[in-house]
Amino acid sequence: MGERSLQKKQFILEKAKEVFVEKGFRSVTMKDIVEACEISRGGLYLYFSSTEEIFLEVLAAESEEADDVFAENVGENATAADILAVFLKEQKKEILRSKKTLAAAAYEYAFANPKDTVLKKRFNDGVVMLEKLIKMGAESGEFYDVDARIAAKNVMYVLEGLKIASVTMGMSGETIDNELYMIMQGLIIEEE
Amino acid sequence: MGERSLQKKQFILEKAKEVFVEKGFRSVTMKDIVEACEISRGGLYLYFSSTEEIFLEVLAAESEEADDVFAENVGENATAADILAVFLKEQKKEILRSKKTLAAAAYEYAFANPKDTVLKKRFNDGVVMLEKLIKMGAESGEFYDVDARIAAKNVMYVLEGLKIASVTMGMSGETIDNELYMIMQGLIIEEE
Amino acid sequence: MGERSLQKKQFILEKAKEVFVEKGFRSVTMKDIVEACEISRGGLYLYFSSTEEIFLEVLAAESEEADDVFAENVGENATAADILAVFLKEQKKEILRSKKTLAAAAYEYAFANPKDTVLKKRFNDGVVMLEKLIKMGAESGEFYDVDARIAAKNVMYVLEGLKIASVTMGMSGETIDNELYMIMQGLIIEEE
Amino acid sequence: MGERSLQKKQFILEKAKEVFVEKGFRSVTMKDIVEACEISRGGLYLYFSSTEEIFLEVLAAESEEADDVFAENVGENATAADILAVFLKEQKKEILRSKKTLAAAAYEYAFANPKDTVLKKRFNDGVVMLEKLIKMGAESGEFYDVDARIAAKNVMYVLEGLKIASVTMGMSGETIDNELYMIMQGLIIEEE
DNA sequence: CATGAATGAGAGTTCATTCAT
DNA sequence: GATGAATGAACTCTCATTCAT
Repeated sequence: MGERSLQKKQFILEKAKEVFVEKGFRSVTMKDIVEACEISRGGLYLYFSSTEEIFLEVLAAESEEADDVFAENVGENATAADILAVFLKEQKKEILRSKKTLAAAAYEYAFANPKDTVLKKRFNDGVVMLEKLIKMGAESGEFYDVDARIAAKNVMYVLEGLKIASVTMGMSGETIDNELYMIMQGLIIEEE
Repeated sequence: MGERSLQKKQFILEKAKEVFVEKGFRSVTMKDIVEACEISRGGLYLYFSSTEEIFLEVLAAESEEADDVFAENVGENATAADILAVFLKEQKKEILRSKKTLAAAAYEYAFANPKDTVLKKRFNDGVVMLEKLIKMGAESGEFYDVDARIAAKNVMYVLEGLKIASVTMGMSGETIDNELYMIMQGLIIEEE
Repeated sequence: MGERSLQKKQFILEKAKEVFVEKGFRSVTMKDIVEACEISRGGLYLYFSSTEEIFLEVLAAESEEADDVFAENVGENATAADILAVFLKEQKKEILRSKKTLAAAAYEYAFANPKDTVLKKRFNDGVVMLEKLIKMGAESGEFYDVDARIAAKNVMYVLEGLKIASVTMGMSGETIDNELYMIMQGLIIEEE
Repeated sequence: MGERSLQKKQFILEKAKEVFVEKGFRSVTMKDIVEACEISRGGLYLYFSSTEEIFLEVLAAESEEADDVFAENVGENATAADILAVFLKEQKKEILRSKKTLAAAAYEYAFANPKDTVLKKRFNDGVVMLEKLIKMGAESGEFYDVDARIAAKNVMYVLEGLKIASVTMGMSGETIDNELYMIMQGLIIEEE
């Protein structure tokens, strides 16, 4: 595929993402995507051969973006507490945006493809990152000296709980703040 | 419908539950259920007119069962800590069984029916119950004196996180134990 | 079938007639009639085995009634002009009632059963009757001396036209009056 | 849809017309039309989405044709009597062809769709045309000086009567001639 | 006689996927 | 590369008809 078709592929992925955000994963048909892109049925098949294939690429593109955003917001001399704050703030944003997010589609995809490890990988990446952070914080005296792995997992589970709850039953900013405050309270040593 | 058909309705619900456990919610067709029950196409329509209708009845039956089990396991003179332990133990069981559970189907149903409040109701019921329990424990001096509502919600979010994580990426008993231990540690005052 | 079942048969025919009036012929199902009668599916089959069979009996009962009404309204010493007036008045009534009548259903039946001669018989009965009447009138000097058969047919065709027009596009009493007046004008010799 | 599909649409309409002529309106299924056209089930849905939609297009095409035929047969210097003769001749042809005509289907359609005014429009168009014609004839001294509207309606009702009678019970050319003769006799002043 | 649960054929409709242009 | 008409499989749903009770 030449450069021109790479553009088209990007275009399809963008439009497809809108469809997945709108309709989730399972109920999206090739027809939906064809219509969203205003291309021909056969045309779509030149680039992708199933909604699953498209979805996975959409998801991958999404992950990259998220990493970029995170990197942007972490300054050079950031402390562990700063980084944690940035991380949680990003999470809060995403949770609040859940109606405009791939979250529901991603869960649906995971249900339909129990063997696939995309979500697991994301989760583990989060755990690893937080584990490092917590160790960092402990060393610098900012955080309590807890089992970093277990604490990291706990944070991730709470976040998962908030995400799924947000998608399935909605959620207020205040509720999220309460939960994130509890997380920080459990990690950061408060100054007197 | 006479007695005979009530039995058949139960039978259909049982078989349908197996199908929902196996395939989730969205991908289940009336045909799937017809085949699982080994009845005729038209026969199923005598009892139910959509997979959604069937699913909601399966879910309702499920809830009743869960309540019964909980009631059975709470003795007369149980302390707040005892009841919390029973509750968390039941939750652990359910999380571990998640592959044989309606959890995934229920989430899929919620995605497909954002207006429906079945999951929300379940969640709120849990919050209310835990809130009472935490107040009880605080009064009896067993639990820390925290904001009961916020604490109850926190427990529920962690549990939601564990459930969805279990469904989408599997989970070991040990991991659950760690999380439940953290929950209990955050509530119960340890004796020295 | 004993007396009791004869009553039931009558009951079914009455209810079925309502259904045919309401829905025409083709779209009426055995289920519709079962529901209108509030009897069991199998029960209906004890008396009739198809909507067609039921419809034909409904139609036959209808014809008898119409004859009775006509006989009632024709006095002993009636002149030809009197009888014609009574006949046309009855026709007008029926045309105006067309929305509450079997007319549409009868036409639908005729379309679906081109071999059946029910409608033809009715038409011919009308022709024969009118023919006699016109001859009577001619002999008594009330009517013009025309070809009685042709004149009778003409009257019947106009009436058919009014009926079908009434069913398919509605019709005012005035319009009917105009037509009936033209019929009478064409037959009855006006006194100066 | 490009040019190629326009041809196919025409083809479907032609075949569908045969089906409607053969089976009427209500009993025609999408499957019937699919089979008559020898195309795939889904293929038909690319062009039409219900038998009703198809039928209405068939009917519309039919009307255009009829208008064309009428225009062709009316010469430049035609008198009112000439035009009336052409009109009645066309009507006779159509009535005689009734077994190969959409008439029955059109009536069935009208029964099934009481709100629809297709038949009414056709009837009114006829009335308007005849009204003009009768006025023309009266002015030129060819026709009697009657109430043109009432006379026009009368002609149309007789024609309706002939049509429905032809469809439901068959009709000979002679019978039609008698009726048409009576119509002409009622309008045209005979030379002595 | 009467019931109504059960069956299965058949109509409607939608899409993934292909293929001639 | 790109198109979009065409196909056919799969689902949904409704009834006529039967039959055990």
